[in-house]
Amino acid sequence: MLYLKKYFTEGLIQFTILLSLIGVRVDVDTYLSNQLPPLREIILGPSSAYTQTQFHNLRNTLDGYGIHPKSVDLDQFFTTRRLLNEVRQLDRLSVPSTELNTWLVHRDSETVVSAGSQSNPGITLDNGASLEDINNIEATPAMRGGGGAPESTYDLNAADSSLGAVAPEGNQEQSSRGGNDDLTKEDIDLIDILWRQDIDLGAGREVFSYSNRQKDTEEEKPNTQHSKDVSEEQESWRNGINLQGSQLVDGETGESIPEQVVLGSQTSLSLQECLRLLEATFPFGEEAEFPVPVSNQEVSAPNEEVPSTSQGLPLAPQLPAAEPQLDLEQQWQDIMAIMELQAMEVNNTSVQIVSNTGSARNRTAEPNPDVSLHQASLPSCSQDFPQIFGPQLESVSVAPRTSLLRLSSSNSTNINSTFGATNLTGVFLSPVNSSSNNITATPNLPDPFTTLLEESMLDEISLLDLAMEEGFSQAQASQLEDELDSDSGLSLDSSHSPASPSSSETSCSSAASSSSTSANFSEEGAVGYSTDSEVAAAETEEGAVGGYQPEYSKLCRMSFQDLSQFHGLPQLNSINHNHTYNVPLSSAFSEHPDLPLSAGKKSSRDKKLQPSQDLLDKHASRDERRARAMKIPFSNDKIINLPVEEFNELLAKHHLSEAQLALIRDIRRRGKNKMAAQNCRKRKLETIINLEQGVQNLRRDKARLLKEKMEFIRSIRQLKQKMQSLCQEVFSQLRDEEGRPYPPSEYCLQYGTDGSVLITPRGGTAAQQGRKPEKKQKDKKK
DNA sequence: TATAGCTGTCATTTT
DNA sequence: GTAAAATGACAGCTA
Repeated sequence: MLYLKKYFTEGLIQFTILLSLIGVRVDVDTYLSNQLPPLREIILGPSSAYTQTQFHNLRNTLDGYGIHPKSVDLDQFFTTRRLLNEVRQLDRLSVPSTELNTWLVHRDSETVVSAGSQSNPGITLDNGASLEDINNIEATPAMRGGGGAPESTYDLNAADSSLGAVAPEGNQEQSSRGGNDDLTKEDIDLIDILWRQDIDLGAGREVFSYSNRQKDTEEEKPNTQHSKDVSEEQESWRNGINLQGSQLVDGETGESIPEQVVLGSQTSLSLQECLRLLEATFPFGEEAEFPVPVSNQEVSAPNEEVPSTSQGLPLAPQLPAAEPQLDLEQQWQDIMAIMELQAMEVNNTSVQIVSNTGSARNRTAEPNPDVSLHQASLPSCSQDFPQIFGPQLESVSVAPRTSLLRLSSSNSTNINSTFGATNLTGVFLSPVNSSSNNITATPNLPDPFTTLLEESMLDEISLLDLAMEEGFSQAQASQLEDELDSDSGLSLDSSHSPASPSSSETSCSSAASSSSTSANFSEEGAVGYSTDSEVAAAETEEGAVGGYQPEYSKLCRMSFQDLSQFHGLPQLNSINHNHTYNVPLSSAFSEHPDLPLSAGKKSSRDKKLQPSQDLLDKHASRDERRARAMKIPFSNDKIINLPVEEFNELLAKHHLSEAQLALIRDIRRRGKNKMAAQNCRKRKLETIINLEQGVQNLRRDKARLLKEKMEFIRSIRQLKQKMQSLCQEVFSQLRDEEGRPYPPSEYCLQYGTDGSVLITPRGGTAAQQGRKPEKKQKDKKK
């Protein structure tokens, strides 16, 4: 828990500081609504962010340039990595341990001892203690209750009470505030000092309605120091950053921060010590009053509607996984990148993912799913967003978030295996679950974002399923494409000349001898009637009869376009036809009838010569038979494939009748058209295959984009959680002059462009008034 | 026998 | 304008 508290607080601080440094007034409402429309879309607008088009737009917008279609993968990949790294760096900023340790020394003397953390009497926070060491230490009960047990990792009661003095029930107020009720005069003075700083910044003193100011003289001291020159102020900004971080970390870990120490139950420190602490903590003066850069009025509107805010810190339970989460997140990012690359290579990975997604989906329905890392990545923008500043909504969101986290486990199973025994579920969800358990009024509200996200994931899963079902890897597709390209269309090999089919047909037809064939000729009436004797004579003349076998018909039809190329396409497996595209086999012996055939075939022919001839005639093309019947002196191969000039010369050489010439021209026309049809069909097939591959590529791209989208959403959600946690911490530690907490439902933090953080009433105009803090309704006590 | 797929062919369009 | 190529449509054949 301490982990996560520190993690989120630091991240939130760093994030806000970063925004401030770049000159962005951290009005989160404005920021989310105006500054980064894409982020806003992701956070606020599932309707827009979850449309594929919008996501592309998001990506393009983030890139700042249009994506060329041909460079989508690389461009997108690098862009995504860059953006993710940038986002990661936001929470990579570390608070210098020295600063923190220095502060912890103070705390050690104050809180650990005086606050009565009896549970850990032996714990000492020396300078050598690291953050994690501190985090491992159970916090003082006064601040956070028992931090050990997961169920009570965060003392929600205490948290609620500390923050939730505004709760209408107000039952917890007494118990929570504990020592805060014991505000001493010094405490009030210190508050006065703090507010005095705001006054110096321009806030009217009348704004502060508290009455017990009695030590104005002591106020001058910090004011004098804080009213240094501007350059020093800028320098103090850095110190402020560090000290803020240290301070907040301290507060997050449960140890008291200066205000808390002084204003709360601390009586062991003198006012001088408190002032010294303040100086050390807020060296930059007025801006340091509320170092937590959180502000939101719009989001907190629900708080006003529901005054009975749950002031607990539901996010805090997630803190124990902070450090591990960072590492695991990094690993996850790396693995995601690897998976992306793998997905671009082979579908095996996708298949594995699919199988895993199935199990993950099953696990989603389990009451205690073994949630993996990716599950934790699923955010609920529509719900998380109000969570940031709507404390009462946190309780509402906890359970949905848990369910959300389970949703995105699609790709995580193998990741879990990668991480070995690391139970990411426990890392992410256990605290959340514990938190949700503590929060009673936590209905599982339907989350539209969850629904959309689930749909997206299911869509992705379905896509992966489809990819798996297709069993068509990209490598195979590429290979196939290459092969098809090399063999496609008109670029026919000379050895496989288009003349071949004709020659084969010619040779085949040379064996044809049957009256039926002659009758067939007569039926067509193309070239007149031919008797059997004529056909036989023609066969003898052409000499193409020899060696023909019935099997040859099939051999002739064996296309050099090896369909084995399509074995990778299951949808084509059923196609076992032998397309006689440009088969050259027959030309060899059609032009050279003396060529011997295989012995087996020869014996077969000797055995059944007449039936062979019938079959030969049967398989011979009509044009071949007609040519033989018409005693065409050259093969159909020549007729079809000779160039026009040579073809005309060939015709000129021979004295041919008109019938013969007509037949020859018809043979040429039909033969060319036949090849053209074959090529056309082949092109069609190629086109279909290419389209299928394109669809597959698009599916992969979509799956990859969905993964990237998940990463973005997760990053945003983490940042929101950090901000939320930090905001809660701030409000839990803020006290008015009377020691009463500021109800987050009534106040919000306003972050100025100069880095100042002000607390302003919700709905007030303090945001437009700059740094002048307004403290209204401080007396309101619920 | 019905059906799907392949193949050849024709008519037409495109190059 | 012609030849070649491409393509849609149709019919025949085969499994």
